[in-house]
Amino acid sequence: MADKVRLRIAPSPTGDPHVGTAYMALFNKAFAHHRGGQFILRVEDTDQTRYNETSVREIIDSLAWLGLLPDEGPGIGGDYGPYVQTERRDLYLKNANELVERGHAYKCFCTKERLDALRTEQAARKEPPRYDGHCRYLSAEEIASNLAEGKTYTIRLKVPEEGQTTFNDLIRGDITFDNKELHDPILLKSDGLPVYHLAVVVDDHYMEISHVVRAEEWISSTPLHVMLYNFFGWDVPYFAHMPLLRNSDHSKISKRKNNTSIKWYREQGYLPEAMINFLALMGWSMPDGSELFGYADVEREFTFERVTTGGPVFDLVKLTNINGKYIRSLPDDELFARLLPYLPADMDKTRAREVLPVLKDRLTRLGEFTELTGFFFGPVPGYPATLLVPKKGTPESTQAALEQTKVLLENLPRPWTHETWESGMRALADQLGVKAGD
RNA sequence: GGCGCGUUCGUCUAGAGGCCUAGGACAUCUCCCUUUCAAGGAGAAGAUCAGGGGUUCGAAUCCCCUACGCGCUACCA
Repeated sequence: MADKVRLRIAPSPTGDPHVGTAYMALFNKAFAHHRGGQFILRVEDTDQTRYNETSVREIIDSLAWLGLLPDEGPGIGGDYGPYVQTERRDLYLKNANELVERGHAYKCFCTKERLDALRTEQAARKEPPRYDGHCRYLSAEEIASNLAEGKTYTIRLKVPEEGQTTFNDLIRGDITFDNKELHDPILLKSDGLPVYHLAVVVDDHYMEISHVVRAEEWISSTPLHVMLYNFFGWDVPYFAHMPLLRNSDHSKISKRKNNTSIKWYREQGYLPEAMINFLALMGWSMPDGSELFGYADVEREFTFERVTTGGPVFDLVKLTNINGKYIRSLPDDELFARLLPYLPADMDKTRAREVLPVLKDRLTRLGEFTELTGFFFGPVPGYPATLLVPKKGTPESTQAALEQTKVLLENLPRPWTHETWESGMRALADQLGVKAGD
């Protein structure tokens, strides 16, 4: 408790900002702040082949939109920078070399071709793919001559052949792996950049991260990280592996089967507070069982004891329901302010504001407003018959109803409210002779 | 294949040995409100707590096995 609490998210900037990142950001920030600590953003861009420049900006924008801005990070500042891994390469190199000097790692001169061949060979023999340790026991002379020849090399961890590694997961309890499952993983690539596993451990140590809270998919590599901490002689942080968000078929949430981009939700007009509320409900619950709550509540109440272990299915229908509740809870003026960015530039904003109270109860996403209110703004062919049109009307009767609605609208007392609208609709129905259920 | 993690209504979950003939929410259905559509209110249906063994006076809750699902198994993260 006396120790400082520092948590981080470490997304890689390889595409649109991902809901999984928002999900992790939520709990990392909430826990960090719950304990009076810091929440850090670090960009894991060591995979240069997948690097995407605008991505970093978009991640930060998305976090800002959700109210999950970090206390430290690229472009934000902090005393533990740089917060982008490619700017920290010397640090990884230095530490990797140190591991080699201390005999916990070694230079591997195997070419990619050899490794590929090895893998196919193993596959052919139905053996599990694993490094065969070819360079693990090279003599000093062999290493020297390889270097003299200018051969490039990677640095691999020299994993103990015996023993087990156990770590405690704040959500799942003790987890144990046999060391021999690890097969000398590469730590430093031949381009001098670290592999994720080296980078996280080094960065988390130098950034003084106290709790590593990340997705379940990292459980398998945690023993490797623990081993690294031990070889470096560093304190091992607490670990907590959150359940993985799932598609409806229970596979790991993916672009193909879900909208994984935070940008998409924003464009559709999901409110950030609805996103937070929904995400918080995935794998966690409030102690009092309430289901409508905000970030402040999560921050106040979050504990790992209340995190569930099963992977929750990301249900857009439920999100939409929650979103509707938040929309309805907003005062009209505020709702309108939020709505503005979603309206077409040429839309009559005064009219839109006038119409808003009527639409409020029907709005499920801000982005829906335009299509739902088309007929308020003029002849809109093909608008959906959601508001006042009989379900079973013919195209002609629908059109007629619309025309008369417009006349009626202008005669309704202003400002329009839900009530004036309802009574107006009743009057209109009378006028048209429309029966309930028609 | 190997290793690991998981498994309560369709979905999100409550539940930490007796309060559980398993509670809530979303979705579904019915009714009320309403001469539209929603919103709101009230109900209904929906889970032999994955299956099987234990432990115990008593198990959704503890232990073991099996099944199934998922994840990892890259010079990706």
